[in-house]
Amino acid sequence: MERADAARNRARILEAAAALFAERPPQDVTMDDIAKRAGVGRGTLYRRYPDRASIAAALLDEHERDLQERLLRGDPPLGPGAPPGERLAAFYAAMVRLLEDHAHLVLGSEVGRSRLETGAYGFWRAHVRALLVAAGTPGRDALVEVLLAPLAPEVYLYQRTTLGLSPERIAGALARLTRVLDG
Amino acid sequence: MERADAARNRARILEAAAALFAERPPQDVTMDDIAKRAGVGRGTLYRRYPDRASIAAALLDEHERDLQERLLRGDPPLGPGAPPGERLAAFYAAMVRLLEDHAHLVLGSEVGRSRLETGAYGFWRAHVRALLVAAGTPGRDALVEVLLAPLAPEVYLYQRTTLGLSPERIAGALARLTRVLDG
DNA sequence: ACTTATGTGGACACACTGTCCGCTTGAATA
DNA sequence: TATTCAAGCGGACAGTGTGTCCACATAAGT
Repeated sequence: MERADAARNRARILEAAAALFAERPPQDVTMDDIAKRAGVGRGTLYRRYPDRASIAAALLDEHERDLQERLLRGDPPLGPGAPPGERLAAFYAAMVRLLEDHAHLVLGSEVGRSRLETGAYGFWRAHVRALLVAAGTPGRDALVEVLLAPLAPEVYLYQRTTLGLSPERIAGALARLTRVLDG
Repeated sequence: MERADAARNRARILEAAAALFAERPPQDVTMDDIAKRAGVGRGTLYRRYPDRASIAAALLDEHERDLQERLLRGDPPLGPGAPPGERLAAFYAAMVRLLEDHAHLVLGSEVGRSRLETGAYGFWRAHVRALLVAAGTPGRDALVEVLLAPLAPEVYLYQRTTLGLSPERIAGALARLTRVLDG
């Protein structure tokens, strides 16, 4: 079981990291910065988190879990019960919401490694693949990645920041992708 | 005009970089490695190329130019003359070809910066946007990024390497995206 | 209070970056 | 061919971030 000082430091680290990720681009946040801000030594930081990505992932975790839960057991059209096309559109809308709130963390969680290799991505992939199966769409395995690619955080941030597009317009464009399911 | 030794070193640098990018992931290739392999000093390297990305971009340049030329003035369906949907499918097929041959360079050219901010990406965006205009598709600006996102090099390499998908299957999945153009 | 193993934190060694500046050399001129 | 000099060269250097290691501190059980 975890010692009291360990728990306290864990909380401090996450709090410090959240603040830093919010105020500048993730690749500019160093492990040293986080340790300093949290008031702990480097060793303490590395004991729990081997790199920035794992800290960002920890921060992102609960939001992703929440969405995952709703995909599995929530009300339609996000949860089971609605036709695959509608479920996919609802998934896109929910992901836009998640990106709008936490795109910087998603970006931070893929510093060093690829987003495609994280556990969360595996979940999204499984979900979308199941929808493709339900819709009877051919070429599933390649299509899954194609449908998920536009949710890359750098694409989202580019659309929002550089292009100045609204979340609604982005969600609308994604909704058009549901056409590849049928026919 | 360029001195003979300068020209010789430029060629050596590009040759060395091409070899190194081919044999390991781009983020593992250091400027020092390239300088060593090319038999030049660090200063010489930095004189021409400020970072790895610009070297990868230089290597990629001629291949991208070739495709750009064919998009503008080549035969249909890649060049002008074919319906937008077919042109988009041809573009996807050509990009799969390019990625198959040079995905590691594309990946290398976005070390540090985003692929979305490179000159080449601007060209692809303009091309796809023109196709959307020709097809009368609404929500163009957001849709352009959505349609280009699956061409991210890390997505392509993930599909090829980890998932073991063939270029044909990937191209097939991309071809399905052309459905978002009409209706 | 005593013990112990878990946790802490900063020093250390290493790697890569980007710059700076004295030396070298290609090529133009006479 | 000898002379000149600016373009080009390359290695040393300072700065920054990473990840590890280990002597010390401290929470929790006896």
